[in-house]
Amino acid sequence: MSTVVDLLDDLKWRGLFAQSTDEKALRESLKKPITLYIGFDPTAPSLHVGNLVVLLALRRFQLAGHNPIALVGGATGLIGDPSGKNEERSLNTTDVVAEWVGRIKGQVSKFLDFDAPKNPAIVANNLDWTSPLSAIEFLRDVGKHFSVNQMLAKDSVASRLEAGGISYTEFSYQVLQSFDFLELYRRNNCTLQLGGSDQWGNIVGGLDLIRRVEGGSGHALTIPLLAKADGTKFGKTAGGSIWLDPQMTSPYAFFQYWLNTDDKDVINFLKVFSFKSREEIESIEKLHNENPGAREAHRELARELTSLVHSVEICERVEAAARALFGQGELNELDEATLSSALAELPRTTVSKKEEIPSWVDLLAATGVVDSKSAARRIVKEGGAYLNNVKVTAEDFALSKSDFLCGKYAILRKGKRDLAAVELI
RNA sequence: GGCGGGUUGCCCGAGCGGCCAAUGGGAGGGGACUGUAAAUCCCCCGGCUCUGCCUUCGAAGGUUCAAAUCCUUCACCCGCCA
Repeated sequence: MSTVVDLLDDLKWRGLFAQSTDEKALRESLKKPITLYIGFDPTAPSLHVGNLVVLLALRRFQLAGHNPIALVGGATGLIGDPSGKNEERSLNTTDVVAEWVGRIKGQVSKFLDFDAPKNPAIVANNLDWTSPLSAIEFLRDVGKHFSVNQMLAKDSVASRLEAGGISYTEFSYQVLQSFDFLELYRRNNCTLQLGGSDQWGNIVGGLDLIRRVEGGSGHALTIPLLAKADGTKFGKTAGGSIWLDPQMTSPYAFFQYWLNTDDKDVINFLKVFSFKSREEIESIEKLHNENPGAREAHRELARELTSLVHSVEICERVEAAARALFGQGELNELDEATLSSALAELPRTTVSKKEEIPSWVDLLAATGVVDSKSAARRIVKEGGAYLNNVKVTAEDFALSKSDFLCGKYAILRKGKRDLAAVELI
């Protein structure tokens, strides 16, 4: 916020610039506020951290004074984008997609400012302009402008033809996305589309359509797919994707995900996800390089994102929980209030005082820290199961009432950092 | 339309009547070392009422004491010829 930084230069520095149409012309057009959009197809009930890369880029544009449109693909989500996919996708029902559209609209809204006096954000749904269109109108008014030769040449299609085929439905996807750009151009004078680098073909298709139909021009800007130092896919863990929805990925797990970032990636991630200035990030980088073990950079990353995606209050809560549970202190020194609020962030199971306490292995499985009882036995045998930070290797171990801290809670741990709670009620 | 090849556990890929829950690699998990990191080394990796039992090798039937392995039909993929 301190000095005025050129938006494109900043994006480049952050590694958020893959490719654009005529960069000089784009740079020139960005001198005045423009309208730009990004599309999100509802392929799941929630966005995940991968989507955050482009969503936050849109936010960067708004902060720089431009007019952002978040497009939720109520129509395109019914079709399926072949980009980056080597297999035909199965279609979701209209009900399901409609519900996902609603949820994603809500999520997207948290990252944009709808009350900005000069450049308020807009959320749009492409179903609004595609559903009134008849098949005949679509083919005559839109389809006529597309050359099948060019469509076939697109990477997304060509690779699929190579890999075994593509349905007419997915083949048509690019036409729909191009039409979206045209409609937003007409309705909102939207002249720039942002997207992941796999969207290049689809975006440029829209520009072609705008030129043919309206004689207008616009720009495309793509963002590299985020790569991790070890080559694995960003945003995935053993348990699956890291979602923005707190029901699907708890804020605690969300915070932990960022905190556990590979040292080699953490500065890069700060650049991509954080709204800190270049100066701030560079000074964090210095700290990090001097003493990576302190994990200051990790903490900054986890804090900023958890606060942004969930809230400052929630972030403070989960951080406090992590501090209590991973701290140097003894667990049985924690007072009940601290313990109870820390454990509230963990996966948990309850045991009635009236019933017999389930076996050690059963409890591990019941909390979900392990997938099955077999897995629980294995973990116990391998010395990876801990009760209140104490390793328990006896398979037939049985908890007694005295194992419950403050008479109420037992903390189960698998490995170094997978925690769960058992509450005695 | 004809002929041939394929479909195996999360992924890739061996197996081609019993010794197969199924070789190997990757991913994943645990331990040691550290920093709730990485690299490295060791171990594990279908489920359960766990010295045994149950369910898995595209789907459904069949042959056999016994099938992932043989036969039949179906579905999908990949080649070659029309």
